Order: sequence, then structure tokens, then C-alpha cells
Amino acid sequence: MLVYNTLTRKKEEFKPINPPNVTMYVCGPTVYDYFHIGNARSFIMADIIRRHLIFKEYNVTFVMNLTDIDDKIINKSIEEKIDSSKVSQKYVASFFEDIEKLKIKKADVYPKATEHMDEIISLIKNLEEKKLAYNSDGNLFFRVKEFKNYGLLSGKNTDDLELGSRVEVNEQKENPLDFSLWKKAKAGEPYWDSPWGKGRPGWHTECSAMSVKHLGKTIDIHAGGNDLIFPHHENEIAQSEGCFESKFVNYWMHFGFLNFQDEKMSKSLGNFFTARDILKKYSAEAIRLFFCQTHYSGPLAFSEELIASSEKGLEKISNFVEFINSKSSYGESEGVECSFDFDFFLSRFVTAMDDDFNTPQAVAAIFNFIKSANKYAVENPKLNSDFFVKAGEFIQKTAGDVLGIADFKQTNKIDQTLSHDLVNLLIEIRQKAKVEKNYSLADEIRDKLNSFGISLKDSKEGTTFKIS
RNA sequence: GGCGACGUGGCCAAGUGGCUAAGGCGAAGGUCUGCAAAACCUUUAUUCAUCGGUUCGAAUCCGAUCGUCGCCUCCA
Repeated sequence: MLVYNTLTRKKEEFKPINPPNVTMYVCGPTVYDYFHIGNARSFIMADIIRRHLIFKEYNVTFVMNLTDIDDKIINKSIEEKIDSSKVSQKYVASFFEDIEKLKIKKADVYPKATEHMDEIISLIKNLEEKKLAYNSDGNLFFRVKEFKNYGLLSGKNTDDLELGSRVEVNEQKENPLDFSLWKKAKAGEPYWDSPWGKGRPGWHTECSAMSVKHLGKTIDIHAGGNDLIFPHHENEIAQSEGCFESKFVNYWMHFGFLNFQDEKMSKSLGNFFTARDILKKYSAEAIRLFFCQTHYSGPLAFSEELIASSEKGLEKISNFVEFINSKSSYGESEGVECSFDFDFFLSRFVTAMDDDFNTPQAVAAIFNFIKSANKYAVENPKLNSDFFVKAGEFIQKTAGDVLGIADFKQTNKIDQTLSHDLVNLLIEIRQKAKVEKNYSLADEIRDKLNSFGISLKDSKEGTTFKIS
């Protein structure tokens, strides 16, 4: 398996520290608002990477942090005149609702910053003892100049950064590049007690502290959006490696942005759609397929038309699932032996995913499979059920388990409900009407069913239906 | 100013030195059907922003030009 590593700017052979175990940490949301569809891209692609590692029989421990204390949360609590913990609770709850709707597997742990104050404080204390951090009137800062590898991940050198005009000027800092580890509480702000007085952790500190606590000093994969490379991940490396004196992360993975109208979708620009709003119009599977059709690392332009076209593409998969479903349960056990080469298509899919999670190629492998399997079934009308069972397994493994854009098992269950028997009964009655050339009755049955969202489809082998 | 990504058919998007340049949407034709809808099948880039260069051979490597975007401040 090859994985592109931001740190080395190359694709590298993936070698976990402790195979078959893999430790994976993904930067989660700051819970001050609903997350937008651009955030969803990162969460979904991280989910797919994890699912593929599981498919490859790795034992993955997946951690996603929830930043539940920070300036934006405090601002929101002031705006809405409620306690900051109420703000974070509300958006933690909505976060879980949304990721469930997006068919994202739950992480093994969702550590919260506010529940790891001891770990955060001891990390900062350690840095202070090593002179990598200094206290400036109750605020703790990291001394960037003392950390040799600073800038390695983002490809920046400290001299260039100093020349940049955008570096924040803060009288309390020895150097404008130094970043905040602990913020002294202002009047009215939430606070935790520390050796330096009342305050709260800086943004970066929590990830270092929680990653080591739940996954260990050195982890296999740390992932997040492109915009986290600098300064967030750069600062995490400085803190963690400064504190523990061992390598923090072996593979750094970063997701490209979702753009809208030629600009990065972001809260601050206001050009965003929340994931929950998009979910009102489009299925989770269509959203996931839309993201899979572009490689995770590149930019992706968002528009409703594009999601709509993915929704259409998805129909090709769900039609195929329905087709094999209708055959696998009733299929003949004594038909023609199948000679279809399932392994060829499965290996194309796996090869694509093994090459730095190339989901566009993996999706192409699925569509190629469907096209060939359809053709094969047309050319070999008396196939035994073996073919359809294997086709179902193929879809379940690839589109189901790994990409999360189809669920063969679930559809299969629905097939066996009473409502299906009832619809089939109506189809039988309609068939009799058709034989008697009573087309007005036949059409009436079809139209009525259609008005309930059940569309009938006549073909040579009989009538099938689809519930929308 | 520093660093980085990108420019492939009507739209989206893989491919990064050599078989016929994946796949999806759209479009056109066909099969099926009492009609219809759906489904399925077939077709749809001698060409990869432009101009040079390297090479037996380049969308793929090198250089220049044009254009787009991102990071350097909170951001997935």
C-alpha cells in the first residue's frame, strides 16, 4: 500500500509501527456551529481511508478529537447569552447526528479538550521545564526558535515567516512566531486552574496531549484538512516532539478543499452550505460518491448540479443491486455455471485503493464491473444463483464496506418485507388485466402505485418494481 | 514578498515516459414494451492551457509564457 506523506512530499510504502494494528488520529470539529459540506469532505474521506485499512485486515484504532473550548465557542456563548459548555454540548450532539446521517463510522474515541486538562497541563509543564515554553503574565508560549525542526512539515523556514507581514504582533511574545499553549482567562471567560493561574489551553495543545494519551507517543497516521498543515500540525509536532523526544507521526495525510464559486468554502467567507442542509436534498451516498469521484488530496469544486449528477450515477449502482437482489433470492440453483471473473474487478478496485486511496479509480472499477456483469447476465439468461450471490458480495465489499455508497445487505432485507409481497400481488392482478387486454385497469394500478412512490417496470421476464 | 497545488472531451474527473487517454453526468442511436417510464446495450478527446526543449517515444520529464486556486491570521 502506498500513502502520500505530506512530511516527505512523496508516496511511501505504508508500514505500521505494530502490524496489524494501526493508530489513526483525525482532527475533528470545533463545536461552535453545524459543520459544512467542506468539513464533511474531510470526515468522509478519513472514514473511507479507515474503512479501506479495515478491509485490508488492519486493526485500526481511530481517534477524532472534539475541540469543545476555544475563542469561537466563547464568542458564540456571549452572542447567545448562554454558558459556553451549553454551546459545545449542542453542537457535539448535532455533530453526531450529522455524521450518522452521512454514514460515517463512529470513531473508537472522541476525546474532548475539556476532559483532558491534566494531560494538557502536564505537557505544557514539561515544555516549560525544558525551556521550550515560557510564562508571560499567565500566558504560556512555545519558543519556536528552540525547536530545530520547526517548518519541516509545511516547508516554511522561520526567516521567511518573520518577513511575512501577516504574522501577528503580540507584546507578550518573545518572538512573533511563538504560539500560545495556555491562555490566561479574562474576566467572565470560562477557566481551568493551572500552575500558571486560571486559563484555558491553546488550540494546538489538546491534539498533542490527547493523541499521546489515546494512541501513544508515535502514531501511524494523522490526518486533517490542508489548512491545518500550518500552523496547527506544525505546532503539534513542535509540542509533541519537544515534550516526548520521539517522532510524533509517521504519515501525515491532508485533504484538499471544497471550493464554491472559485473560492475555498469557509465559515469566515460565508460561502458555505451546512452538511445538514445538503442532506435534506441529497442522499448520504450521493454526497459520498461525489467526494469519491475526486482524489482526496486535490481541490474539488462544489455545486448542486455536481451532487445531482452523482445522485444519478448512484442510481446505476442501486439499479444493479436491485437487479441482482431480485435474482439472488429467487434465482435457480440449477442454472448455467457462472464463469464471470469477479477477481479481476476486485483486484482492480483494491489496486486503486492501495495506491494512496485512489477512489476515482476504485469507483471506475465498480462501474466497469456493473457494466460487464449486466452484459454477462444478458448474454447468459439462465445463470444459476451463484453469479448473483457473488455479484452481491462484490458490491457489498467495495461500494458497501469500503466506500459506503451502497448497502446490499440492507436492500436485501427490505426485499423480504410484507409490503413487497403486497406489491407483487398487485402486479399479478395487473398482469391478468393485461392478458385480458384490460389496459385501463392495468394503467390504473400502475398509476396508483406510482402515486405512492412505487414505479413499475415491465420487461420480458415480467414486471419488477422500485420504491423511491 | 515566501511556500505550495493545479490547467485533460459540453460538465466533473483518473492517468505522471511506451498496449486502443479510466469512470460518472449530459447528448445521440438502439433493444425491450399494448403504450409509457425505467432499465440495459452502443457511440461520443489522433488529443491532454500555450510555446520551445530532452528522448527512438511525453498528457506524463525540463524551461518559458498565460491563467486559476490555496497557505503564510481562525479555518477541514
